[in-house]
Amino acid sequence: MEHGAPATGLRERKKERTREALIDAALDLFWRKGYDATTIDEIAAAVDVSRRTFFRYFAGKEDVALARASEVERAFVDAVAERPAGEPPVVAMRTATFTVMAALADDPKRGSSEAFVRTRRLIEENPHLMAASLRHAMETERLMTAVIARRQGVDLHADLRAALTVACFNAVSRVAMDEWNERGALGTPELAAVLEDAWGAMGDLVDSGWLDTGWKSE
Amino acid sequence: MEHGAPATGLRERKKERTREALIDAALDLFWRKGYDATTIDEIAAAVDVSRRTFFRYFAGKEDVALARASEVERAFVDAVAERPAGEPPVVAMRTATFTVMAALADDPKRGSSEAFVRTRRLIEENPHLMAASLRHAMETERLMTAVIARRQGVDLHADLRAALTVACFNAVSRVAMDEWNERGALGTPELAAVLEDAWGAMGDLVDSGWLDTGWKSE
DNA sequence: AGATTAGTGGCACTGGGTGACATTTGGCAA
DNA sequence: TTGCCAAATGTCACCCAGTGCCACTAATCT
Repeated sequence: MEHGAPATGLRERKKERTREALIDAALDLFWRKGYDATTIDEIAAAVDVSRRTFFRYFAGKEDVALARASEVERAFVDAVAERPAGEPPVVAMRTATFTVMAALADDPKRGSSEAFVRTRRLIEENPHLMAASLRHAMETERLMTAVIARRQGVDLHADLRAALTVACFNAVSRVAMDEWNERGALGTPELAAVLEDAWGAMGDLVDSGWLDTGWKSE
Repeated sequence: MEHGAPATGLRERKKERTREALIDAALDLFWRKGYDATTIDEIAAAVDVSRRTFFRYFAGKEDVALARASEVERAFVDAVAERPAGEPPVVAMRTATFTVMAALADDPKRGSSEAFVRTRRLIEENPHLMAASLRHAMETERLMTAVIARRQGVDLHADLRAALTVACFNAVSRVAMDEWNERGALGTPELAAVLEDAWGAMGDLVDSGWLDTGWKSE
């Protein structure tokens, strides 16, 4: 009932417009004044909506700030679900990543790619947002784990491999994102490059013996 | 200036006692009434201290709730730093994990192990705490990455292997913790068992081809 | 049309968190 | 002891996030 539905009724369209307007207004204010300095009253006022209504659309300030990022995460999960079943999990997730990033880059209407990058900046600059973002990531990870487990035909809890695969994949992605951010974090192509770096270093890891331990199969 | 220092002065001792009292009172109230239902005024009143003073000891409600968990995390980093330099990183971290858990189990005075378990429960039941906890974990991860990088004699940013190793190690630990919690989460020995399971499954992963991808070193 | 229902606005209230300033209390001299 | 300094605490006032409640308006259905 979000981006796929055509929103037939007038009510639906109005709601959708209000929601979008709130997100845009919020992000705009956050970028200009900073997250903490922006009050919910200001966001509501910018869309000419009551404070109370804002809370009917979003659970809180964090929610509206992370709205765009959440959309990307949902798209990521969906993209993985649509990969051919034969593909190994990591390949599916890697491919899906680039699919989503490409879709973000040439978005028809909005500058979604820019919104994504700016949201990341907000997150990086605010501990509160960072925390909320990590929690969201964890929930996405749960969804993704379910997708991978179904795909591989195993039980979620009996076989921990699905959870481990997804968790490690995200760990690598997160390291890449941190590094991307550390290097200035300008565009999505740069992010792609850092992601490549990270996976390259991951390959080196297996060789370099840093992972040597008791779990080398017997 | 926290747990290692003997706290010679009277002021220091008093401060330390107040801090401990606040943590104990807070956790006690959280366990009995729930995290959300407990107000900071109640915590302060329980220690017979003003509300304002509470905020001079802790940045917020989350901080006092996660205080014990933070101590464990610090201990974990310290334990790794004290491992022999020759050890591969993963071995050092795994060993340190069990060292800390053992120290927790036979704590002289307080039921630290129990406090740890209960804190985990609190975290699991409260989205707000979960978010804060994840952020703390991320900060600990940064410290740990620095320790591992120094240990292996590499630069933090030029060589991503340190960050990747720590991130993946934590990913596995977190999966184990989630599973531990899912199974009822009663004691630290059970946690140790689930950790073993997770590392076992990690071994299976490399064999099972789920990780097959382009990064298999040419 | 009128009745129903979703969505909105306006309050009032709780509780987390902060800044400013006065007050006490431990530490350290003379 | 005395008295001074600095650290710790208490008090008060304030802002803002978030929620419950009830009255109101506007879209949908018949």
